[in-house]
This record gives sequence, C-alpha cells and structure tokens, in this order.
Amino acid sequence: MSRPLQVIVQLLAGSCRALDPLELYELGRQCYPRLGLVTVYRTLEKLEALGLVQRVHLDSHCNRYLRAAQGHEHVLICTSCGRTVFFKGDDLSSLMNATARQSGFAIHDHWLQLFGICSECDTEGNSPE
Amino acid sequence: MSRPLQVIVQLLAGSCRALDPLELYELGRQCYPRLGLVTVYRTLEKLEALGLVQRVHLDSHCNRYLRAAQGHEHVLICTSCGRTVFFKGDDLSSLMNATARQSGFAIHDHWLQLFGICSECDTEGNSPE
DNA sequence: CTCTTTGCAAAAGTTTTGCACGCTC
DNA sequence: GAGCGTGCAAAACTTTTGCAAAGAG
Repeated sequence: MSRPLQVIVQLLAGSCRALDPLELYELGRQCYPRLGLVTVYRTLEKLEALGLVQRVHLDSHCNRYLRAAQGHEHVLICTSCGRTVFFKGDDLSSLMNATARQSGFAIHDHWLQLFGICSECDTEGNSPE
Repeated sequence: MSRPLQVIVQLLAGSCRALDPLELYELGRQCYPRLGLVTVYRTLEKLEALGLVQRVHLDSHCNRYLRAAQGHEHVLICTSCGRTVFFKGDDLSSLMNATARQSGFAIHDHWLQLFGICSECDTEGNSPE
C-alpha cells in the first residue's frame, strides 16, 4: 500500500464530513507534500469502484467523498457545517415494491439523503445555507 | 417571454428524460439556431431558483435537468434509457422523525431517487449500465 | 424608453490523459 | 526486476463572467 493511498484513506476515514479532491490534496500535502492532485482523483476513482467510498451530492457540489454506506445505511448531512452521519433506513422496500408495481420498472437501486441542522450548529444559532 | 426561454421550457416539458445543458443547446438550436449555450445555463439557473426545474443526480452526470417534483413526488430513473417517471412517496416522515430523534439533527429536507429498468428496456433485453 | 435577457469571447475551474520516473512486492 | 502507482505538464471539458447589442413590456 503506497503512501498516497494511505494518506487519502486516512483523511477520509478521519473526517466527519465529506471532502472534495482539492481539500484532500491540500490536507494530504500537509503530511505528505509530494502528493499530486491527479493521484487524489485516481485514488478516489479506485476507492469508489471498490465500493469503499461514495460521493455526496448537494444541489451544488457533487464531488465530495465519504466512507461508503454499508447495507441499508443512508447519509444525513448538516447543511450548516457539512457534518455527515449515517443512519439506518431499512423500511423503503414497501415503497419500492409499490412503485415498481405502479410504474412497471424493475427497481434495482435507491438512493436517499437527508438534510438537516446538527445539534451543535443548532445550539450556535446557525441557519441553513 | 423571450424565445430562448420558450424553447428551453418546451424542450424540458416535452422530454421524458432529463437533459443536460449541452443537449438543450443542441436540441434548441434545431428550432432556434441563434440560441447560445450561456443562455441555456442562465435559463436553467433561473428555472431552478423558481423551483420549476430540478437536477437529476447520477453517480456521474449531475447536470441533467427535469421538470421539478411537486409535493411529495420523487424521481424514478431508468438506468438503461434515461427515462424518468415521478412517483408519490409520502411515507418517509416516520423515518425522518426517527432519524431526527436518534441523530439530534433538525431535519429539513430529504431527497430520494429510485433507479430501475423501465418496461420497454426490459422487454428489449437491455441490461443496466 | 427602460430594463432585462441574449450571444459572443474569454476566463476560470475542474477533471482527464500521456508519459517517464519511482516505489512496492 | 516487473509492473503498478505517482507526479508533472498539458489537454479537454464544463461552467462562469464581462460587455455590447437586441428584445420584451
């Protein structure tokens, strides 16, 4: 396992919010100055293909990465500070079945994100962006 | 109401799948050759701000636009042909409440997309991308 | 006639590619 | 030592900005 890979994985594992390639590049260079931005892109691509990492999509910014959800986990994102939390939301199957029946689609995937204000930001009186 | 606006709205209203700025530009030029790509971007931005149009996010390609969902509608997308269908999925409130309780977040928004194969593509024996 | 929208050109970002070097194993 | 992973430079895209001209009301 190469140094750049280590650095990037560690950053993603240690962050409580999703990071974009440029952030990973800049943070990564703090502990490994030779790191290249291209490597960040290529590493994210591989980690995503392996299912270890996933993107977080906001109305703008669809290039931030996070540890991948496992099983029926989904992501909850604080729109104030960016903090992300996983939660379990298993009971979508009835909705998916009903929708499949009505639409005639064979549904093979679903994708749920929740947005909110985390308790810390709420205490500080911040408002959503 | 200007001609470019008309053209773009008509294309979006008449399409059964989400279109990206370049597609809108090229399709739009077929009936209004003076249309500029910048205008497409600016028009989409306005329509989105007005809540008339929304983006569809796939793992890649987060820049395709569609008529906005109304009320508790969500989008179902065929991963083979791109066809999009709206469906009603109102019963997420209990999940959102439970998640809010567990996480301490004040949840203010949610976002659900389903992926599948539509009946036409299924008949043709196409497989998901 | 006034104000907004448009189109062009160019700038600013972001992501991808080509290639030689260096590092794992 | 072989082969994959890396870094740099540059190319390819995508999206945004500035500005003068045209169009809508």
